[in-house]
Amino acid sequence: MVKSQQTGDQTMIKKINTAIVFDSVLKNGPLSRAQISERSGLNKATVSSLVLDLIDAKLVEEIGQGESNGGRKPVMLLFNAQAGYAIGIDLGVNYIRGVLTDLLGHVIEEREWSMKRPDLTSGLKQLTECIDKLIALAPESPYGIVGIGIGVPGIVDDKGTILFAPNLEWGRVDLQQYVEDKFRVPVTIDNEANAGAQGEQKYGAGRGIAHQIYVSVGIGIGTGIILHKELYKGASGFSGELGHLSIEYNGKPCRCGNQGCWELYASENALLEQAGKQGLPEELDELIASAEAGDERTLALFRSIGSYLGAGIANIVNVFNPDVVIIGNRMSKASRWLEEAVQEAVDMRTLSYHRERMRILFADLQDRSAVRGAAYYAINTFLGKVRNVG
Amino acid sequence: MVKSQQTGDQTMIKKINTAIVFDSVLKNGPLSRAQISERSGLNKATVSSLVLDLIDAKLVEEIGQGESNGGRKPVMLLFNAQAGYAIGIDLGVNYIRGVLTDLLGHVIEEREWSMKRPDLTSGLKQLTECIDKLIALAPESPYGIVGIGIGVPGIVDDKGTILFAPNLEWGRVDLQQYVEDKFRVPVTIDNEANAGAQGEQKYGAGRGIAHQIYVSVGIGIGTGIILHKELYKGASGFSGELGHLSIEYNGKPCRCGNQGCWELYASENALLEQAGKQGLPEELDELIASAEAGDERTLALFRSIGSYLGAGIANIVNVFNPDVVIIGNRMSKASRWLEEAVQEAVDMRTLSYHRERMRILFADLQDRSAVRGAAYYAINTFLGKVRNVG
DNA sequence: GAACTTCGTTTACTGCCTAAACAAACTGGA
DNA sequence: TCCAGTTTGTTTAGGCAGTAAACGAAGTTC
Repeated sequence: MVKSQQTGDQTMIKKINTAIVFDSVLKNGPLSRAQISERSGLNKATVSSLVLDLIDAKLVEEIGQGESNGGRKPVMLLFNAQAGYAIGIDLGVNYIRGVLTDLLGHVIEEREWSMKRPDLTSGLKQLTECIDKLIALAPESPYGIVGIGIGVPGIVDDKGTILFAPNLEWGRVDLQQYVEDKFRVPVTIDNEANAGAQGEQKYGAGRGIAHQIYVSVGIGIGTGIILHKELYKGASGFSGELGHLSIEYNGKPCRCGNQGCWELYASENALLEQAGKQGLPEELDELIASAEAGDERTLALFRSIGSYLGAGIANIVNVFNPDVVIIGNRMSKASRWLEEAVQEAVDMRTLSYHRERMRILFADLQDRSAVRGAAYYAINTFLGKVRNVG
Repeated sequence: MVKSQQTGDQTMIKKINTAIVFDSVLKNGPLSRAQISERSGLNKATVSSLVLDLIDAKLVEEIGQGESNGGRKPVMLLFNAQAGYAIGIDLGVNYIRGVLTDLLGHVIEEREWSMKRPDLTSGLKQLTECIDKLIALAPESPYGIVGIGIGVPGIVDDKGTILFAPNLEWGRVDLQQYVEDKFRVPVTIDNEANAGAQGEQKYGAGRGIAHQIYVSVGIGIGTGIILHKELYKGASGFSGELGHLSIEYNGKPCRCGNQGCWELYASENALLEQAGKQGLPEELDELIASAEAGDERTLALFRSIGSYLGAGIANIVNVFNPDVVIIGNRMSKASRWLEEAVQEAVDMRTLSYHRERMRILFADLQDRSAVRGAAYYAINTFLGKVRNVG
């Protein structure tokens, strides 16, 4: 019979304590064995022994002596961020962006390609070519490429299969399996908004914040929900369809079946559609230029979209009571002209209890939230495994 | 320096394994030591030793021999549900309902009192009197009254302070501290909807289901969100104000500051208000009687409210992608006339991916969801402590 | 340069789990 | 009725991880 649960034994203790030591070094920079012992409560002897294992595994390095505190100089330990490299991909509708990062998520190389023919076969071909190019750029290292993370514009299930990608016009694709077969490393596939949420959580505006909602405002509206510092996925593995939260009971019909969906009023598409009706340019960059020039009609349009954006965000705030809401993706470029209207709508529409703590931010990483988040998936998978082997 | 985290040592192993053994017995009814060993993967010797501790602590009992499987007869072990008793209170606007339960949550005694003068001082006085009466009903037991759980109609922070209880017209009350000082046992205070969600999760329609949303439809609409089998509370400890999710961008103004709040269209209040406008009786029970008699106008009114209820639920489904949505509290009495319209609205307004798994249910425990849930808080606090002392 | 600190390792020991042996209790077939 | 085979639960010997305390090495301070 298979063990029905994880029981406590010596191996488990060692894993737990190894993880504690490892995470200390990872998060709190150069530390001596003595400092780790004091911080963690573990005995000095224990720390020494575990550190030895981590050094053997090339995950931690001695980087020389530190300052003395009135006695023998400590030997400082640092996480070896170059023990391996991760690849992050943001698969857009008409572009592929890729990064090569070290194990701390620092970008080593970044590339962007335009997507020539976005049909399935040539799309996949181009994707693997791009990954090949990034792999070729990786320096020599003990663990090599530790994994690949990919953010895609569509709904992905928990096995890494794209179920539905309306703007790519791809059908059901088991992308994780496909890429794993090609490259023989762990692959994580997730929705672009979830990847973006992770990116901002780890490297951007959401660092250190427990409850964060990332709103990706592009062609549609996608969302990544982080609760207790972890990505929340619903029962079937794909929640966060907040773009289809209805804000008008008898509103415009949406292709999803609902009426009055938020993304029909507050996305880039909605903006451009309104612009068209009013005889304004139907291009985001041109509208931004026009706003910059002070055109009153453009400014009013941005304010109106901002109000709708704020109305949806207010709903999100009343539901999740998050610490921050981060607005990302293409629309974050127009933050200057949206900010005020968004804030005003949120202030008006949320309960005062929520408002006190909550802040609205725009993405720190701009259009790189998703690639960075995708790379983080790969790093996290690797480090999770390491912690359980250590 | 205080230990910054839980490190792994022998004590921890023992706690973990004791919890495994204890939970096995708790959840899987009478079990022999041999069966526990096989299920858990723990060695027979280990199980024997841990069971001894649990028997010494009066938490587990030997209930005699079981059926032989061709060898020595096993000694069956059972959780001692009478090792202590818990008290659950549902503090309503004009009533106090209380239960005394054993440690499995079985109701031993149940009482209901009408709330005579709901001002703060006499309200608290009556509350303590009611608790006193329930305590007097508890049989002799090793642990006595292990705790008190109270569900209240208002917003409660994580320290058990009522911040805002509009219908009680109480101000800020540190209820947890007050009751703990009186009775010297652990006290848990939570919102009525959260308590109801817990009640249905443990003893009602949501048993064994990971992601459950409980919608308490009464004077207003409150919600309790259970994700991964645990109550989700947002950043500040009070989320779930889904009653104030807006479903109309330019809808009726709400006292919360927002416009078009769901509870303005789908609560009992909304029902009665509409009934009044149409010259129908302004009492839920009378409307139900009228619906039972087949009155077409009443049926249409229920259908209309059901549609609004469904529209809000559809939003919830698109956001959380839960396994079930449970409609509880007073409006669940009218389930027969709401059900169809709710289901229809949800079917129309949700993404097909979500719809496949998701079911809409009405509360199993009817108006007892909250008391039962409140009692569960007390039980859970006690068992949590037990598991860590083992 | 002597006394005091601090760092990290070595040594002796404790506690918990495990495998294996074992005694007790039961079944079933000859 | 008796004995071989099974199952249960305890006892015994051993391994492994963490701890405390002692210790040597390396610094600092006056």
